[in-house]
Formats: sequence, C-alpha cells, structure tokens
Amino acid sequence: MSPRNTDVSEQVQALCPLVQVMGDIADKWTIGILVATAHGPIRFTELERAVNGISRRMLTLNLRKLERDGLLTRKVYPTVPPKVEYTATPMAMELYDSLVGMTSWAEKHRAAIAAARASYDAHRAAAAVAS
Amino acid sequence: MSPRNTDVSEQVQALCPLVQVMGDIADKWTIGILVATAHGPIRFTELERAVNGISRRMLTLNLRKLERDGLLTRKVYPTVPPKVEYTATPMAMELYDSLVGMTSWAEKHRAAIAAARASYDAHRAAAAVAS
DNA sequence: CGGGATCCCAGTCGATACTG
DNA sequence: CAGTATCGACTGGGATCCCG
Repeated sequence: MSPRNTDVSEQVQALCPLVQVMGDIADKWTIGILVATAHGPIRFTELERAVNGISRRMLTLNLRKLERDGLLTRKVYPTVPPKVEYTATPMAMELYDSLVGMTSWAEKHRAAIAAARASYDAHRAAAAVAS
Repeated sequence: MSPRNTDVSEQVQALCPLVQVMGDIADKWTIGILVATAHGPIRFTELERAVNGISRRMLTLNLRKLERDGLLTRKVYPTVPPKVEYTATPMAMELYDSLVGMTSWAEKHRAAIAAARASYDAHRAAAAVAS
C-alpha cells in the first residue's frame, strides 16, 4: 500500500459510489451546465454565455466529465467552422427536475439567506468588538 | 479598476445572487450534511460519522457556513462534556425535498453512471493505442 | 469555432496537534 | 466532546498560446 494514508479517503470513495456521484454532480458549475443543456441541444459558445462566469477551460473540463458520466452526448458536425452540440441524456433529464427544485428554492429564499448572513456577520462583528 | 481582470467574475458573483447561493449549497459536503440534519437534532460527532469521509475541519467549516446562511441552528448545552446539537431550519427542510430527489436519483442511476464511465474510458484508451 | 496544452497562483483540503 | 490552529500538499481555475 501507499506510504501516505491519504488513500483512506480514497477507499471511502471507492466504497461509497453515492459520495462519488454526488461529488461530481454537486459542484460549482455542473448544475448550471445541466440546466442549460436540458432545454435542448446547445452549442459550446452558447453554453459559455449561458453559464454565468465560467471560463472556457472549466466549461470544457465539466463537459467532458458530464459526457463521461453519461449525462451529456456530444455531437460533432464536421463543417467549417466546426459545430458541436451538447444534449442532455434521458438520465440527465430525470435529474433536471430535482435541479429545478433547487434553483427555485434558491430564488425563493435568497433574500432570507442574505438577511441571515448579514445578521450572522453583524453578530460576530459585535462579539469581536467585545473581546 | 484593478489591473487584473480576474474581478470580472467577482462582479458576476455580485450581480447574480443565485450563483452565490447555489455555489454554497451545491458543494461536495453540504448535501450530505443537510440530509443528515434533516432527520432531527444531531450532534457533532454523530454528523462526523454520518457524513461519509468528511474531515473534522471540513465539517466545522460547512456547519458554520450553513449556520450563517440560516439553514442550521446551533444549540450549545453548557454541560461537561459539552454537547452541541445542529438542527435544520424550516427553510432547510424545504430544500430537503429536492435533496432527497437528487440522492435517490444518484442511487437509482449510479450503476448506469459507472457503466458509462467504464465505456468512456475504454473508448479513450483504445483511441490512445491507435495513435 | 471548439477545443487541447501549459503555466502558475490562490485557495482549499486533510492530517495533526492542541484546548476549553 | 467539540471544536481551533497550523502547515503542507493538492488542485481548481484563470491566462495564454496554439491547433484543426
């Protein structure tokens, strides 16, 4: 075995596919990409604009990851200039419903969350002064 | 303006609270913690075991983040030894339904995902040999 | 147009040790 | 028990250049 015991966590990952899968889905960009692709085939540059603030590199990386997981299909049209379309698979469409639930929840409660943060920060600032 | 144009993304973050909120929720550990806390008050060490593979540090960090966002309440019992309970707020309970949807989706499709990965990797390995 | 390859910094994470 | 503090390793992710 490896001298580093870092692989304890690797073993956990191996034993728990759920964590593995969720770790892939529940990442900063994946949700946005999935939501963007769920409305039908979409091109690379369209995605780049659709997913607020993502870089070309991260978009590519995430698209590959999702393609690998079988959530997206990549269709290349050998034209000039090239054209590539990404489409959500049925499996991804199933997930999409839960995703919509999350985003609508976020939209509904974002004001409350902002308020909670402000309150929390104010409280901690006061505590810092008192110290 | 700053010489670096890195802060373009910072501006995007500021303009889009949704991305901000989702970035917090859709992280590797948050989902697990939320699911674990949704079943009633739960103690720190119980959480540590419940959330598969999380380190003590990350647990603390995430708990603070969720508390700040108003999703968790932290109740301290000044006993010896100390006892701290974390409870999901109503807002978090609303989110919980979508979370369950995601995890059950993951559980349902994890085999298909594993197969897709294997197929994808095999395909790429073959392509590498052919090069 | 849709990437791949490389560089590199900043932040994040895990391991470990210490504390009330 | 429930954290905090510190440190080093790793990596996410932007910038940049290039290619079919």
